[in-house]
Amino acid sequence: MLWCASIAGNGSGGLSSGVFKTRHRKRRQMQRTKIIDLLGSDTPRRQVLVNGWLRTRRDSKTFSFLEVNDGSCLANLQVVANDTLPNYEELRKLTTGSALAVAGDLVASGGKGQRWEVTASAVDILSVAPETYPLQKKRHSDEYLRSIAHLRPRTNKYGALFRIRADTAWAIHRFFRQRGFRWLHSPIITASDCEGAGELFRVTTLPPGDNGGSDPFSKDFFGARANLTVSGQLAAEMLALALGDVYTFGPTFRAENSNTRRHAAEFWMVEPEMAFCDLSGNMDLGEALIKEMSRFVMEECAADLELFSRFVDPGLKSTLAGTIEKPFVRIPYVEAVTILQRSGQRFSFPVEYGSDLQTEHERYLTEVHFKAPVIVYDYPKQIKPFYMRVNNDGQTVAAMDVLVPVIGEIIGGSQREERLDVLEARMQECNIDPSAYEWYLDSRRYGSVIHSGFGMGFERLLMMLTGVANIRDVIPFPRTPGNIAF
RNA sequence: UCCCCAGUAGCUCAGUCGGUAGAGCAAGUGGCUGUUAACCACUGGGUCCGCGGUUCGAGUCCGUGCUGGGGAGCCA
Repeated sequence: MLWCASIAGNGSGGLSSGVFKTRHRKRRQMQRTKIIDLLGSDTPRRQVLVNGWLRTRRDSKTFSFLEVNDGSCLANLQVVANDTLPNYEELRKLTTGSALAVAGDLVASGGKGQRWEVTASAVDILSVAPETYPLQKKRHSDEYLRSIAHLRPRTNKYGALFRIRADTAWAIHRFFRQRGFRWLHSPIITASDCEGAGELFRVTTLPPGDNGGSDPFSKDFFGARANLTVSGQLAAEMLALALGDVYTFGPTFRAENSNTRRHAAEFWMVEPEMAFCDLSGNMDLGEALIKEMSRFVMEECAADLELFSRFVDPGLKSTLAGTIEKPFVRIPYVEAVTILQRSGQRFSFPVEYGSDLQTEHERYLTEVHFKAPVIVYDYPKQIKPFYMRVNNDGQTVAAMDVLVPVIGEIIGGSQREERLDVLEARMQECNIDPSAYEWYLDSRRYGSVIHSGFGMGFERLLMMLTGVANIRDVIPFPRTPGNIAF
C-alpha cells in the first residue's frame, strides 16, 4: 500500500498551478475506463481514469468515500479521496448528481461490500449539481419519477431498465438473425389502415384550419390521406413473399384513447412474417422467441435483473424459469370457452362462444387455471380481421394470441388468407373497399403461398421480463393521451 | 370514454369530532466514524392542487375544475 500513499502524497498542497495544469492535461489524455470493466478486473491497475456522476458521499476524518456511477453498470465505484488532495475542501461539499473525472489506482478495497475501489490521485469536478437536484439518496415513487422522466435514467432502477431494454432489443435481432430472418424497415408513414388495429394519427402538412377544400387531400403533401403506421404487417407480408423469413422491429402508433398500464400511443413492435409457414409454425416461433428472451435476461442481464427480482417482483426469477422450462399451453378458442364456462367463476362479462375473451377471462386462464403462458387459437371469424385465414370449418380463422400472466396478450398473430377469392369475399364481409388494397391482393394473384406472422409488443415483453407493472416505466419518454411533456 | 381512489414541506406520508400544521428522509451547519440507504446534534423549510360554497371558524364538510394513480373498453 506504500505506493498508493506516495501517489496520493504527490497530489498534495505544494503543487504549483502550472504543474497542476500539466498534470490535468496529461489526465485528459488518459484513456477513460468504464466502471463495468474496472469492477470486473482480475488485477489491480495503476492510473485509471473514471468519468461519472456522484451518487453519494460519506466523509471520514481524513478522507471521503465518493460513490461514482457512470451508467455502464448498476454498481457504483467507490473512490477514496484523501484530505491530501489539493481540492479536498471542495470535494467534501460535493452533492449527489455532480459530474466528476477521477484519476487514481484500482486497488483491493480495504472495506467490506466491494472488491475494488479507486484511490484517487486527482478528482476533477466537472460540474456541481445544486441542492435542488430532484433525485435524492432514497427510494422515489414511480409516479414521481415519471414527472422527472428526463432524470430518472440516473436512478438504479431506471438505469437498469434502460440497459435491459437496449440489450433485449439487440437480442431480438440476434434471435432472428440466427434463424435466417431478414430485418425489414417498414414505412412509418403509410396510407393503409391495418384493419382493426385502432385509431390513426393523421400526418399532414396542411396548415391548421385548412381542410384542403373539396378534395381534402389534393393539396396535402402526399396527395392522399397519410397516417403513422399502426402495423408493419402488410409490408412484412410482401417481403416475406420475396425473402422468405422477415421481421419488422420499430415504432408503432395508435391514437386510441387508452388509459391503462399496458397501453401507449407510441410503442415498439416486433412483427415476424414467414412464407411457407402455417399457424402451428407461427406458434412455435412465438413461443421460442419469448423463451429465448427470458433466458437472455436471466443469463446475460443478470446483475440488472437482480434488482428487479429483489425490489420489484420477488417471484420474477421463478416465473421466468417456468416460462423457459415449461411448454406453453395451446388450446383452441372453443376449449378456452368451455374451461371458463365450467370454472364456476363469476365473471363480470359472460363467457359465450362468438364473443372475444375479456381481460378477466384471459387472466383466469393464465393465472388461475394453467398458471402459465397460454396460446389460444382458432377464433370465430366474426371477431377477427379480414386477412386471417379461414379454417376448413368455415367458422373460425387461424388466429392465435399468446397470453401471459399479469400482462395478458403479448402476441397476436395468424396464418394469413392466401386464397384470392376467399380473401376478397372476406373483405366484402368486413365492408372493406378492395381498391385501396390492390397491391396487397397482387401478392395473392402471383405465386401466392401460405404464410404466417404475428406482432409482439416490445414493451409488454419488457414488462414480463422485469416485473414492471406499468408500460410508462419501460419507455424512456412515454407517450400516452395528454402526456408528451418530454 | 366510463367507474373508483388520491392530491398536506424537496420526497414519502400522518393529521382524531370542523378549532390557525406534524414525522421520517432530503437540504444547511457542526460533530464522529474504512464508510457503504453511514451515524449523532442543531437549523431552516408550507398558496394543505385551483375556484366557489356551508360555517363564528375548513387541510378536514359540499359542489366544480385540474393533475396523478388503479380498473374497464380498444389492443400489442
